[in-house]
Amino acid sequence: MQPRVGPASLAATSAQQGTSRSEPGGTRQEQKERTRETIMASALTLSQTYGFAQISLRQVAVQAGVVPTAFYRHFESMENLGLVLVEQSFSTLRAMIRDAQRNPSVFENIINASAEVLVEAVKNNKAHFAFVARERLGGTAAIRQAIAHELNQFSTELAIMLGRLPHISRWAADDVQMVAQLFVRNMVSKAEDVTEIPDGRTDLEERIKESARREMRLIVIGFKEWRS
Amino acid sequence: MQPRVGPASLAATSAQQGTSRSEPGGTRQEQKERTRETIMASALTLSQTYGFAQISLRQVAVQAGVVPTAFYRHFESMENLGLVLVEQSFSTLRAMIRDAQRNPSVFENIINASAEVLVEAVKNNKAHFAFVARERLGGTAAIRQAIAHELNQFSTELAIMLGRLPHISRWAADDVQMVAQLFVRNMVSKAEDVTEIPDGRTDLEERIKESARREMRLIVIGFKEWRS
DNA sequence: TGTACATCAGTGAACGCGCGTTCACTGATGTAC
DNA sequence: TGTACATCAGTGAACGCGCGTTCACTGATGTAC
Repeated sequence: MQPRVGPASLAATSAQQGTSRSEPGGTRQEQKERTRETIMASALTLSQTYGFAQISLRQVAVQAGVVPTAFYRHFESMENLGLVLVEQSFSTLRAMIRDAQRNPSVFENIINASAEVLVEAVKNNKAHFAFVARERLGGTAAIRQAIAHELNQFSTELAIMLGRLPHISRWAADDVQMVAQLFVRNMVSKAEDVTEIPDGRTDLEERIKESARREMRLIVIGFKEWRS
Repeated sequence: MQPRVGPASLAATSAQQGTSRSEPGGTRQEQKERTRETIMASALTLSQTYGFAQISLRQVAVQAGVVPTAFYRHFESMENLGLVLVEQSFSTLRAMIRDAQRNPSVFENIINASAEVLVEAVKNNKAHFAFVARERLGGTAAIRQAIAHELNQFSTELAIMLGRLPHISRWAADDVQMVAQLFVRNMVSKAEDVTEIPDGRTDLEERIKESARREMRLIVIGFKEWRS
């Protein structure tokens, strides 16, 4: 037995997990972090097929190439791991939004930019978005609550962002909040669609992007018209 | 042992299941049907707390006041029971839509009528709607597929209904389909909201109804404006 | 640089438990005469 | 109406299995001198 020379990542590769880079070295701390990430990736992979609530601690451990008891060196329980995955999924999304905001062209056409960012984000992080979509209503109470909290926060952030736009800055705060909520709901719904399309069907991605644009335009136009 | 004098329904009552009416008599067929319904109601009740995918055949049997093996006299497997529950949930909804269509005032104000029917339907069948909301993305592949199919069918039916309205009859068929899809998505989303509110909070129900109305109006107005 | 000891990520045996499913059964209901 | 037999919804014992969790352990990495 050589428990130190990356047993987790090596075994994970042989169990076609493929996510960890199977590099052997590093400090004890680095190796531990790598195993932790392998466990998280394994849970994400398995939950795509069966749903997070259906997978067992033992299945995750096997997929990560680690003995079941080793799981406890990294997470308190499966529920705890689930909450960490929620956090990770949203921090990925938030990073993309932050990047997008630095690009001034976003302010010229918030609708096209949103559609673009959304579809790209989902494409590059399918597993995370599929996880959120499935567990938002299908997960345990604690996980559903964590996701609801993240979505509320996200919609508040979006409202602030929208409020800075020239056309919208004169709107009432309530109205901006409502538009932000509709946008977030639209995004969640489109994210669900994107996670369901097979790889390589860029035509379908384009159609979803187009209909996300359409519906956001619809919301903004309908809102202006209705209030005027 | 008296396996015949309604053991299922009596035991169910003592296990505070409460759905079956504990009437003992009837033909063998009637008694079997009653047990079947008790099992379905038990599964629905349990799935509200834990999610359908998480509950076991044995838990359902206990809740229904029946021995685990008796389950097989009524359903092939839990998956099979799940599909029957999907069917039941949507047939409830379709019945309400059919009734609503008989009322001519629906055609005068489709938006208010839809909001009303939706919230009433969800209120009276919370368990069914919560089941659909949870399992739509969180369930097994077969159940997700069955729900997607029912929702598509429902949106087609709604498109036909909308197409008969005076204002909309001149629209292109594609546009009517898209509005119907947006309405259905809005309904699913509002149904999720309604299933989450505690009993007796009629004020919250009113608010959801109001925002369903608002959003449907938004869709129709935005659509007209955009196309003109 | 070399040695002796501490740390701790990962191991593997063992546990009790609830699971889905099988099977032969029981006895009230249903039917034929 | 009464009797003899058939049906079949529900029973209960038994099975092998994967589960989460406990525990004492191992041995490579890390640290103090």
